[in-house]
Amino acid sequence: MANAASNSHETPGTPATPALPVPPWERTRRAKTPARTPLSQEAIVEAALHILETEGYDGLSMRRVASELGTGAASLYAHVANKDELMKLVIDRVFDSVEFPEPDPERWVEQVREMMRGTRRILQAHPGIARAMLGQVPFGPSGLRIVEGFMAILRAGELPDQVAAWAGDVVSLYVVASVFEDDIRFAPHGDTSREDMEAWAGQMKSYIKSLPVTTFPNLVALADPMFETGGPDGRFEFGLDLMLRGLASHSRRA
Amino acid sequence: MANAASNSHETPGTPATPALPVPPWERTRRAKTPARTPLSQEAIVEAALHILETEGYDGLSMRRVASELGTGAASLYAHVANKDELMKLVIDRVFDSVEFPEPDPERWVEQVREMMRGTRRILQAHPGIARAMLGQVPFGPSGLRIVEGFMAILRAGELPDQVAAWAGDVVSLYVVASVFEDDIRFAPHGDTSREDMEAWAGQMKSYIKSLPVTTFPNLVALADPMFETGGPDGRFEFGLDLMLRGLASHSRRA
DNA sequence: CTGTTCTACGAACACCGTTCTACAACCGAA
DNA sequence: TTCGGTTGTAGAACGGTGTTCGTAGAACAG
Repeated sequence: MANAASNSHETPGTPATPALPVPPWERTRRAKTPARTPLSQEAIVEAALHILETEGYDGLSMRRVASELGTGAASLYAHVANKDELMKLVIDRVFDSVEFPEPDPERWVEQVREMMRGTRRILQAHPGIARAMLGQVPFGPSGLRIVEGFMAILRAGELPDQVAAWAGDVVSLYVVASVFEDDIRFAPHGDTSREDMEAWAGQMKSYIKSLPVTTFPNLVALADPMFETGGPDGRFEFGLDLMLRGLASHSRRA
Repeated sequence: MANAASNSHETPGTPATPALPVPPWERTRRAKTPARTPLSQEAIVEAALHILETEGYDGLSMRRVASELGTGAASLYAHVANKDELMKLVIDRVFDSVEFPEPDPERWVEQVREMMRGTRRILQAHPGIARAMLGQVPFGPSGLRIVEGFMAILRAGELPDQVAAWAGDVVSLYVVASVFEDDIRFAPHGDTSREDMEAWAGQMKSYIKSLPVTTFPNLVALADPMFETGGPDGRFEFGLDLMLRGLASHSRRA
């Protein structure tokens, strides 16, 4: 993941003595422009992704990316139009690692389920990506690859074209929104430790239970299952299952 | 929706002539310290909501709210802890207008559908609210009222408690995310005119169709239904229906 | 060797949320 | 009526943001 800039094209015009130790009288000059990685778009995306992983969505700024690369913010704009475009590139970069299976008509529902689980896991591994992804049509190179794979599975399930087309959009919207919600709910809260989550759920639960029963009978009655997370993935799995049941009812199979 | 500030508690010390027209000789004094609305929390929320409606999510800043009220940003912090709290208040303010029916066990699915449609309409009428709402537990006074009403309907549908509890969360997440996506996709784009939407869909469609058929067979085949909006609400209705079908399959009724 | 062209990047612009601090207006007690 | 004390107001400032401007320098073409 790191160390991706040592080989490949040197700038064509440099004389053939790049490996020599830097002479002492040039030390100061060299030190001024450090590292000598000529600042490519790929390097910028990589740096942005690294910051996103380590410092979260709010930690990512153009200045922060620049400082990671040992330069100033203005320099980035030679390789990237603006922060929005950088985000799109980062998103597509993350999509590289999303995998999907060969469509199997017998198992299409399970295949969709697993694909969505995998997508969720990857989004969770890169906090903040989900936030940037909402409202973006994922039509970068990797995005297209994924949508194609998704559609293949849905069509293997013999869904009508209109259903398959909309389902791709709607189900992935659910996945992204779901991660985003968790993200934003616990990200400012510091680390997303399980304890914090449990504590938060406990607070909410007891608050609901303290409400007047006469005006909020159902709310009070459901306080427990509402914050019974059922493991951290219970709610997500439930919603996914809801959509898959609905989807299955559209299938022309069996 | 407006006109909600005329009655209720005056400041306790004022004399009993508040309804009299302002005498002419006081006009100038009145004009100097403008409007003489002593900057209440309610006024701040109202101003914020107004800005959100007219200038969108990005147009809303503390300074902007303050200038709307003819004051400086610092003054707001006497009535509101920070922007986050202001947002929560605005959200709950919007929730005031969400309506829901008396639960009818025979029609519970349709009731949920209509309630979600109504919620969507209200969120769409206040662009930016959806953006602020994601990741917030809607437990302000109005929020609680709505969740209670929602839960009442779900329980009328004889759903298991765990299902009802999760469904409330998951379905509203879908509604909010759905509005948010439209919002963010077309808000920077200027006005959300139907023409712009159609034009955008047309562009996307022809881009997809221009892809190599051998590597993206399904994508190319589904390009038409993918951007066949089926009216602007087609996709939303489809996703909602997906969840409702899944939900109905959990019901202990019939 | 001389333009010309492209990249780098410090400085600056116009914002943002928030806090500090001085100031004015009110209010109850003397 | 005067005197503290409390409270709401608001200008200035702090430390951030994305982005643009203009200059300095290196690399390439003629």
